[in-house]
Amino acid sequence: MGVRAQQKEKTRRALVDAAFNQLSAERSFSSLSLREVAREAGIAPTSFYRHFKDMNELGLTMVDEGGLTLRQMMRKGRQRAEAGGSVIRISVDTFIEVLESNPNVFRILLHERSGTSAAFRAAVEREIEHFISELAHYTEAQANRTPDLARAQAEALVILVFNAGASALDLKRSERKALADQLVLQLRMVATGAEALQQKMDNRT
Amino acid sequence: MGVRAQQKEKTRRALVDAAFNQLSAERSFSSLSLREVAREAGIAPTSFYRHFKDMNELGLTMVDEGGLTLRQMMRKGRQRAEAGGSVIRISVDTFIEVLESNPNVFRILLHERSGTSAAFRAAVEREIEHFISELAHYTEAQANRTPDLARAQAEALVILVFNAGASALDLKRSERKALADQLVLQLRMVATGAEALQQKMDNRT
DNA sequence: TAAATTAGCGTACAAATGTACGCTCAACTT
DNA sequence: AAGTTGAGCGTACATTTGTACGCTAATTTA
Repeated sequence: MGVRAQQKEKTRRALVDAAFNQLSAERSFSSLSLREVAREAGIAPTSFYRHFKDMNELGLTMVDEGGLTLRQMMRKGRQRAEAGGSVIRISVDTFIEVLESNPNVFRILLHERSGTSAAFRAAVEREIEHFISELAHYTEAQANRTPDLARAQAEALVILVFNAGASALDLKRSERKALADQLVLQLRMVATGAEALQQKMDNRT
Repeated sequence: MGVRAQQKEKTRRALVDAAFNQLSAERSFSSLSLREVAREAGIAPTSFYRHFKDMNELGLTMVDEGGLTLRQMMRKGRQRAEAGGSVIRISVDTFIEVLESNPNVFRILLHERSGTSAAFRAAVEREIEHFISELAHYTEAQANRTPDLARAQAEALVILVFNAGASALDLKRSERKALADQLVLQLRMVATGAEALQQKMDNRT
C-alpha cells in the first residue's frame, strides 16, 4: 500500500476512534456532530467528506466494526469453556468482561437498536442475529433440539444477556456480581424449560 | 378550576400531545427541538417555558404518563384473562394490541431506556419495575415461588415481552402473528424452567 | 373597582451546524 | 520530467437552535 493510501487509512481510523471515544453514558452517536468528530480527530470539518458520505455512513461502519469485535471476543471466551465447566457461567463471565473493556462498542449497538434510522436498526439486528444463529446451531447439535425450538431458545438467551448488559453499564462493579448471578439463573430457566418442552414433544410421538 | 388554570392545562396538554405526535420510527424524542414542539402545539417558542423548565422535563412527563397508560391497558387486559384461558397467551395478545394502538408511547420508553440521560433511564426503569413487581407478586402467590426465583422469572418475562415489542414495531401485521407465537413459546420456556428449578430446590430440603 | 398576576407573544442574539467552493501541494502515474 | 489526482484546508453562508428581555391583555385577587 502506497504512502498516500496509508495516510488516508490512518485518518479514517482517527475518525472512527474519535467517534467511539466521544460515546459515553451521556453521549449517544446520534448526538455527535460531524464537526465534533472531525475536531476530535484533528482534521477540518470539510475533510470528513473525503472518508464518509455523512455521519450515517460513519455510524454504520462503527456498528459493523463493533459487532465484529464483540463476536471475536465472545468466540475467544467460548474456547475457555471447552476446557470444562458450565457453559452458561463461563459465557456470562466472558460477556461481562467484554462489556467492561468495550463499553462504548456495546453502547452504540444497544442504543441504535432502538434508534431512529432503519439502516442502523437493521445493522444491529444483523449483528445480534449472528449471535443467535451461532448459539442455535450449537444447541441444536448439543441438545438435540428441534430447529425452531433451538431458535426460540437461542433468541431468548441472547436477549436476556443483552439486556443484562444494558443494566450492567449503569452499575458499579460490586453490583454487577449480583446481576451476573441473576442472569445465570434466568439462562438456566430458559435452558431447563426448553429441555422440558422438548421432552414433552418427543414423548408425544 | 378557574378559567385561567383551565386554559393553561389545555396548552400544556397540547405540548405533550404535540411531542407524542412527532415521535415515529424516524424521530426520537431527543431529536425533537423545543421550537418544533412549540410550533406543532401552536404556541410561541418562548411560551414553552411557562409549562416546562426545558425539554428534559417534558420528556420525563411523557415517560411517566406513557408508563401509566401502558400499565392501565395491561391491567384491563389481565381482567380478560381471569375469565379463563392461558394467562400467557392472553397477556401477549393484549400487549400486541396495546403496542399497535400506542406505538409512540412504547417508542419513547424503549428508546430512552438506553438513552443519553440518566434521569430518563431511571424513569423508564421505574416503569418497567412496576411491571416486574406486579408480575412477581402474582407468580409468587400463584405458583409458590421463592421470592428471588419469582423475581428472576418475572424479570425475564418482562424483558422478553419488551424486546418482542421492539421488534414488532418494525413488522407488518402478518409477521407479528409469528412473532407473538414465538414469544409465547419463549415465555413458556421460562415458566416451565422456573417451575422445574423450584421443584429441584424444594426436593433438596 | 383598583391592583397584581401571569400566559403568551415578538424581537433579538449568540452559538453551532452541515456543506458548497476553490485552493494547495505532496503523492502517484505515464 | 511533466501531468494528474486527491487529501486536507480555509472561507463563507444559510439554517436552526435555545433563551433573555420586555410588552400586552386578560384573569384573578384584594
